[in-house]
Amino acid sequence: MTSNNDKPTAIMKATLQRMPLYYNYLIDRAKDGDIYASSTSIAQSLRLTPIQVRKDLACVSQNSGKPRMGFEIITLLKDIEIILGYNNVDNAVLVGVGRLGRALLSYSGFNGYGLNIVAGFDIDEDLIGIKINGKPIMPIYKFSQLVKSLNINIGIITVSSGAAQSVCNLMVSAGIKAIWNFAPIHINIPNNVILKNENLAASLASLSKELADTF
Amino acid sequence: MTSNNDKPTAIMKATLQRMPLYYNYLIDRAKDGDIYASSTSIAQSLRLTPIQVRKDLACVSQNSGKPRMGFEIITLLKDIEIILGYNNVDNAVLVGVGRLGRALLSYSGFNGYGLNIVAGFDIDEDLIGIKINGKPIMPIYKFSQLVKSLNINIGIITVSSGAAQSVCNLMVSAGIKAIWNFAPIHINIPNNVILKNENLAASLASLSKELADTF
DNA sequence: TTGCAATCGATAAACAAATATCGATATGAC
DNA sequence: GTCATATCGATATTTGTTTATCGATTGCAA
Repeated sequence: MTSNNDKPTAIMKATLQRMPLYYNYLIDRAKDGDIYASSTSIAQSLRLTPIQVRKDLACVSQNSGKPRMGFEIITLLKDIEIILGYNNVDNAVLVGVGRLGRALLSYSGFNGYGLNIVAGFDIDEDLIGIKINGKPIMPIYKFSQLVKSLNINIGIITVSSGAAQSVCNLMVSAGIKAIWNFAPIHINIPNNVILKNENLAASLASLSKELADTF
Repeated sequence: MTSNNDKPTAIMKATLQRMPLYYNYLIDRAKDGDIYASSTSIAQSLRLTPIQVRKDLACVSQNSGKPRMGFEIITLLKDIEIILGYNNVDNAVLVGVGRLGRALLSYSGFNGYGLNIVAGFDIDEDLIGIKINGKPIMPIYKFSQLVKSLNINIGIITVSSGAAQSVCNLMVSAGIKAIWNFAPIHINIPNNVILKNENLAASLASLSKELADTF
């Protein structure tokens, strides 16, 4: 322990996955003007159990909750932001300026998490030179140059499945260290690169399946 | 057990979450012309352990693998499709035809999973009457009518955060039973509705945090 | 034909995560 | 001031998940 009130650095994976749910709920409560939120009320709204919520929040909260009152919302939000890295600042680039690519470039919500997609890249010459949400669309051959000059570590793949692996290879060779991949195919990456697959169709399919299994 | 070789219906949640990874990898291998895939090769490519892979596949595979050879890819893919519900057919509607809404309406990849977004809804009168990827954009006041007439169970929320809860309420009152929510806020739903939150900014933030924690 | 190696499946053990219990604390009602 | 209630945190227990072990099977090389 490097500090008297530091929490262990290793938080349970399942707990970490629930943090965004707590975060959004607490933002909601703060907007309602509430000062405290109890594990009972949080659990009720998020369909969890108070025991679960208390355990999770104990992992991330630097302060104790108050018996009978609950946790101080503002303080807890700050603790969660630290755990989730929302105060870190990071830039990313995106390859594949189709509909999804444009949606992501246009989305201003990333800023609230300290993230900024600075440019998009595409092979379609008709797109080169335009700006989407103030972000320039550049040709693929300038990818490495920009990534290196701005020291960007995160790449987003929004090309079609057939092109995803080669885009990944381009990103890796340019020095990208973390890839957010939307193409629903398996991508090979070297060991020193982090890959997060985001398969929207599989997400919807899992909801459909859950619906089928429930009703 | 209703059948001699049925698997238990309850598959571990973690195993289920890894299924799309196996699925995409096996599709890749099938395209390469491979007949068998061993747990060792799958593990290597997906950064898992052979033990883990064998355990996972044992949960879903109706047939045994062959010692020294591995699992038969085509058969395994079929088993995984059943588990993931990829052969089921379902329709969905979407509310909020902004950039993200349009991206989802345009995406043809849903069809490969038996899913079809049949229409989009928006309050912007300039959008009413146009078609995106062959899907009509309709006014909000027609939402209930269409959902009920087509007996649609799945609704997708792609409106901004300020409007998400009321769109959710509209969906619930129209009889929607499962909601895929992209707005990064807490949404209240009744007990008989399934909610899947998809927070793209939080996803990117988690990748950024993982990158920061790694390097 | 034989032996070795690569893999499988079954089962046990270890670890991670969730739940339960209980004592403590603080607040609010009376 | 007292008591009841609602909640917290610590700790123990249970359940879920992962990993390890080992015997069996199969294919391939010699």
